[in-house]
Amino acid sequence: MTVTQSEPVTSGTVVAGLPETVCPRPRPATLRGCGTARGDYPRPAGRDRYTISEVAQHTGLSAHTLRWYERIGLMPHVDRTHTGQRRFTNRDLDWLDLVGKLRLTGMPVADMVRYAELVREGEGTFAEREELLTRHREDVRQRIAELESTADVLDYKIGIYADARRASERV
Amino acid sequence: MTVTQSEPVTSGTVVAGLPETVCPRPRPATLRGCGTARGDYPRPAGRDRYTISEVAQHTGLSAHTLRWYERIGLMPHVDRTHTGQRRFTNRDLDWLDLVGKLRLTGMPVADMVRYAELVREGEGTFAEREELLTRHREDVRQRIAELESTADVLDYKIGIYADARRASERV
DNA sequence: TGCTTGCTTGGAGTGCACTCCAACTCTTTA
DNA sequence: TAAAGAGTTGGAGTGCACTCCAAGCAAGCA
Repeated sequence: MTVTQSEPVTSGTVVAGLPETVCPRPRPATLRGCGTARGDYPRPAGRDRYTISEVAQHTGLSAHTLRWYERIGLMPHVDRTHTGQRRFTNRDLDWLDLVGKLRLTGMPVADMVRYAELVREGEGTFAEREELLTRHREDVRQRIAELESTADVLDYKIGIYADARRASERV
Repeated sequence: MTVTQSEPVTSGTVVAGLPETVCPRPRPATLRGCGTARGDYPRPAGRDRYTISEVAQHTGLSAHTLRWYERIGLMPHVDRTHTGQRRFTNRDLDWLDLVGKLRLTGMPVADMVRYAELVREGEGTFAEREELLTRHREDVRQRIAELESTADVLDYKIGIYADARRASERV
């Protein structure tokens, strides 16, 4: 993982053509970590330029997914070296942390892209951002309630099986 | 929605195992049933034979999905009329309640099918059922923790936007 | 008898969120 | 200079959980 520390920052404006896949209806609660191991490696102090594979290590996302995130507009503009390779900053890692959180809560990618757009558009979109997050917060609250009620059902059934097991063990 | 009330009640093969009854306590509004309006219609008293569309109403699942559930082995044996139409029982509705709960928690359909198999196989599978549910219960516990930590992040960011809004309103 | 409604089937299609591929460039190491 | 290795792209493929379709059957009604 050698890192080229100083490079001319030729930021060519690459505007990813949004496919804008709008999700009109609420989603099923299908989540789970999607196979990849969760990263959470500590960030090296004093560093502010990371290759795609370093970021993949950090975040637990694959390099494929990071490129895909950029393509669909889910990343703020990512810096490039003069040869066109991506160099992610600490700010990008912060953003990916947030995205990871939102993803864990089942926010559709389309909504996250919308939020990213609002962030790119600047301070004028604070109100809409607050609204979007508030709406999602309410979703999360509801999901927690759902999960807790299901946990009760599970406890109830597990209890029945455990009782049956203990009864048979006592024989 | 005409209901054929009296039919030859050829309810064969009572599935061995526990009464698959759920709901140790009233559940908090489990809204958002995948696009269709969530059912939760009260069950008519004294009825024990429902058409597929009635069950769809009840559960919020589509008739398509109910047929698909049966095809992949997620339903216990469903009764048929002499002309081959499905007639679901209250026991089936109980089962679908449980399946709905598990689905809301993101249990993969394959795992639910496995559980259904175990139920069909009878009392000898109590231990494995207990294990499966216990494992899933741990998953749910973890998901709740994830959601709560994300909720904290959301509160933090919402707070920032709200502060900005209040500051601009004060001007 | 024809029309409508509701059900049946196997198989194909959809949407989401990745995930991979082929063909290529650039940099580093031997 | 050659090879290895990490990066680039557009586009195709994957897995899950549905979702729909066409074609047909059965019952009720005008």
